[in-house]
Amino acid sequence: MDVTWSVDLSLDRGSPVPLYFQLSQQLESAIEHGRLRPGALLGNEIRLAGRLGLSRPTVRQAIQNLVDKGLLVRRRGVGTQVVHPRVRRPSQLSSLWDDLEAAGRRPSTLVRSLAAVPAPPEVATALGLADGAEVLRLERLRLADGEPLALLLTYLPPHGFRPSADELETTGLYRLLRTAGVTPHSARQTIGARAATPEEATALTEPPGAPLLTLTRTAYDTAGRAVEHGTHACRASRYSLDLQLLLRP
Amino acid sequence: MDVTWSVDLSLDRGSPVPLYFQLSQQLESAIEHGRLRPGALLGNEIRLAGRLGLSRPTVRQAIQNLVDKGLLVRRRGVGTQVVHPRVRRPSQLSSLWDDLEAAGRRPSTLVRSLAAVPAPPEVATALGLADGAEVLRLERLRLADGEPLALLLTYLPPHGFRPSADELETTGLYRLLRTAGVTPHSARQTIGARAATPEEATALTEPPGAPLLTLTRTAYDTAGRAVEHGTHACRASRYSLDLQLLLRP
DNA sequence: GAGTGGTCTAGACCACTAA
DNA sequence: TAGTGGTCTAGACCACTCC
Repeated sequence: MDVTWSVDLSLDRGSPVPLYFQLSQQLESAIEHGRLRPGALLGNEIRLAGRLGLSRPTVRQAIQNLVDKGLLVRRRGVGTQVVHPRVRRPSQLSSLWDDLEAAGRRPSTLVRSLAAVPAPPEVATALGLADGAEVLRLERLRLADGEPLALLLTYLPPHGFRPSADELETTGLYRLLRTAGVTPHSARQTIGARAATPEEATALTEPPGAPLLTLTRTAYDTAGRAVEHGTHACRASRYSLDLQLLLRP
Repeated sequence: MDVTWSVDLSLDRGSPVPLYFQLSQQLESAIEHGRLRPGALLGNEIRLAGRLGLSRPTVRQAIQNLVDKGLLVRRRGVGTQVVHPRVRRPSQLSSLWDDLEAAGRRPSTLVRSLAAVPAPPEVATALGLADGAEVLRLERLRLADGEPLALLLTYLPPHGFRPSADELETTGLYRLLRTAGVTPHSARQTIGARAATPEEATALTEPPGAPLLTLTRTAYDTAGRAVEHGTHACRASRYSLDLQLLLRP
């Protein structure tokens, strides 16, 4: 049973937005708003293409898009089906700042220190620099709705880019890096836990020895240059990480 | 400068393996083995297609594959470039069992309890069952090289599938589920930290109050039925989670 | 046997980048 | 201006699933 007949799909060939993307967005919105119900069969790619005046590859590209997002499943000999909506949300582990904003909480940042220092050995290794090379050391306290959430210790290699404390308190670091022409491509992240040191406990208003969730991340650009290395120490009592996984066999 | 000329790319049209996949694998292996160096330009999709006797869309599909894996970057007007190899490894967060095996450690499992019980409220909610519905409760101790690593508490809805303690001690749970025809499609996971309870501390040979890394996961099939819900409590001193992220703007 | 997605071809025009 | 990837077309045959 073909369900897409009941959905209003309209394409604008004059738009600079690619046709496959327009279709992909409209299908996604239809799923999101329940106009395409979970389990519904999308029906024949070829008929769909014919109805929309598109070629089949274009329609396939749109569908593949949503399959990659986990909204649709294709089964050969059966059809394309809407996945049950139990699972949604960005599957990305984006920046802490953006996560908080998206969650409707009011993030803020306090810059505790910002200085050029010689890189400690472990940092030099992570950034691919010579031992003791000069790096920018940045220590921030991240708050949500005025309540301390995490201590962020960040090291930046010399980009020629030197953010001010002011900028750092009004925007996320990644956004600043991007506007400075530094675009991270991939990152390696280690998630662990440990007990808070006395200093950390004080800064985070936790009892000494409280469990912290730690995220240590190194980000790279496409040339393989390290762009950032840092550790987030989060109050486990106030913060947890939500991940969405697609399990592909 | 086109680098692919120096790489031996041979396709077998008689093979059941799709051509785009053959090409994709050979390029990946060439990158992995350094025959295609980081930063190298792959050069013109059309010439590459011509040389291999393929059509351009087929070549594009192969390349897109590697772009999605983060091994290549495309830039319009410039070309397709090999990303620096700083970052590799499966970007999936797979099963704990497989992760350990891949890391060359010897995983083992001790089943501490396995019984049908009425679902606690929180579990019933997560699994989408009525309060008090019967579920399979499974408590395991995961070890690596004989050393306790994590306590795994798992709840399974009634699949008609009832694993034996024996099977559970020799294989990972997900592998068992799959052979029973239950195929997870996506999962939602929450990562946090907390202090160990006295019982947990004993089982994990940690001091009481030691920090634990906790992973709470609910997995769903394509129909949106919950397939599994459970919590892993890992010794933070012995275990951390490695993630590989691709940052797409 | 009928219907589905999976793969593949041989073209075309456009937008962007760099020299 | 020349070269690149981005998008799009109109077909084709195959493998698989279900009836």
